[in-house]
Amino acid sequence: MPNAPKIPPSAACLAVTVDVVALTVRERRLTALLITRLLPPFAGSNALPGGFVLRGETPREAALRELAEETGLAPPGHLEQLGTYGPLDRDPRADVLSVAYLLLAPAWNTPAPGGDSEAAAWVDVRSAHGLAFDHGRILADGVTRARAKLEYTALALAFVPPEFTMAQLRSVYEAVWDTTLDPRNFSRKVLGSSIVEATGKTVAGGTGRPAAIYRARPGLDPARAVLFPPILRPA
Amino acid sequence: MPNAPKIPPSAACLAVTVDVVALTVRERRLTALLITRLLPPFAGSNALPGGFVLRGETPREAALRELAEETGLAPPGHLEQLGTYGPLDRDPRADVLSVAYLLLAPAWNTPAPGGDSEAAAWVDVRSAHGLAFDHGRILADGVTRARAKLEYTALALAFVPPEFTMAQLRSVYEAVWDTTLDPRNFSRKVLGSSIVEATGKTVAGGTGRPAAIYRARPGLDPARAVLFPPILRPA
DNA sequence: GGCAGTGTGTGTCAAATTGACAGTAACTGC
DNA sequence: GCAGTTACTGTCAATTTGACACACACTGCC
Repeated sequence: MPNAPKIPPSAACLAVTVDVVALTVRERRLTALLITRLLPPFAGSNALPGGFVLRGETPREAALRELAEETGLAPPGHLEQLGTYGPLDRDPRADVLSVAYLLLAPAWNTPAPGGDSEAAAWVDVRSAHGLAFDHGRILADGVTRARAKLEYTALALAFVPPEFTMAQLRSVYEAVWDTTLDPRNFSRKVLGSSIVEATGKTVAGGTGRPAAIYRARPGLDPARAVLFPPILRPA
Repeated sequence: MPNAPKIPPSAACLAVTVDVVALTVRERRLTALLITRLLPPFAGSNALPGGFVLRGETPREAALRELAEETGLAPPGHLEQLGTYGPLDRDPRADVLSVAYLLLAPAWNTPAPGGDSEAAAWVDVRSAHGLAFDHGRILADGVTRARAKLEYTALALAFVPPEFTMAQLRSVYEAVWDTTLDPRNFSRKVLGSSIVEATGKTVAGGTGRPAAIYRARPGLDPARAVLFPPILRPA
């Protein structure tokens, strides 16, 4: 211990958890990764993946570790902090502070079903009810954040694989905003904002004319790239 | 203690602080409230107001309490969470998790100078350097957040008193974005977005034609009201 | 092979919005 | 009265938006 001043004795000493709102677009629906709790409290309820922050660990590291534990994979996509909740009246065991994270990722392998750990599954955000703790509110906050960020950043790119078609990118907006967009105007807008570039390739095998394949501009960080002018949701 | 499961023993137990980025527009400059630390660590350095979260307290309550202690006033304006920092490598005393808050408020009474507590003063954000801990980064994050939120929400209203002139509201945008805006186009845009209404009163005594006085639309929450179409910063 | 079906890439066009600025109104101070 | 200053009104071209018509390129089915 250092020589100088210590932490004041009236300061709280809190257990800290992380909770992750992991969002993906699957089959044109915005879905969240939920686990079913095996242990109390809230055994049997659905909940956000997450767990306690261990000693010597940052909340971000804990979020990545818990995601890897519960899905068996290092998660792809974009991870950002969503907010901090608690510590009062949210966990019956004790006062627990929870740092929530938001993961936006391309549809990735369905989490290993069952096993001896807690089962994780993708659930349409519109049918996610009755979550444990205050996870319903956290999930709602995450969805709200994602909806807003699509407008003025290039974060939609975090939802698609490195190479994608205009229709894939458009389906991200349509799923997250739960709306429909005109394909031709959408294309004009995206191509005009210089966040993507054509690869020259086209998809084969689908119905209709083969779609051109695009990729994000090299060196572009989807989280920081500002979309100007923004793509605004219809009123 | 309840009967069922406890917190796992490997979980960290962390001291939690709050730090507040309090922003105000004073004399057409965006300024932040900073204190000068009297005690180590970082004695003599400038820092954000804040302190430890006490037992039985939420971080938000702690932020309001610390602001009241350090300025002698219940702060006006809008308080929102900014993010959570740490707990590693930021406080030499121990691992400390810090929840940062962002306060956007009308220019309010200069904090009581000196006294026996730590002196607080408003400092132009552009000349705030060498802050204690990681407060420089937190302040920068707060300013970035404020800049972005002015575009698509009515949060500029949090910076002005309940009744204000168009020039006052415009000076908020100009100070936060560090730019100049055309008064006539600004007026057209704000009046067209139905977030303010005329009081019918005008200011007296100034130079030039008296300005009309406006107020926020009744029942409008500046933090939630979406500005549509947004007021975008000039490129 | 021809033809419907489907989704993709052009282009067009009116309506709305933006950015820039002329001109007028209303006050203060001399 | 007049200059100086700031606030409000209106105009106008350039840009952007939202909504389509239409041509293109493939699949699947006769």
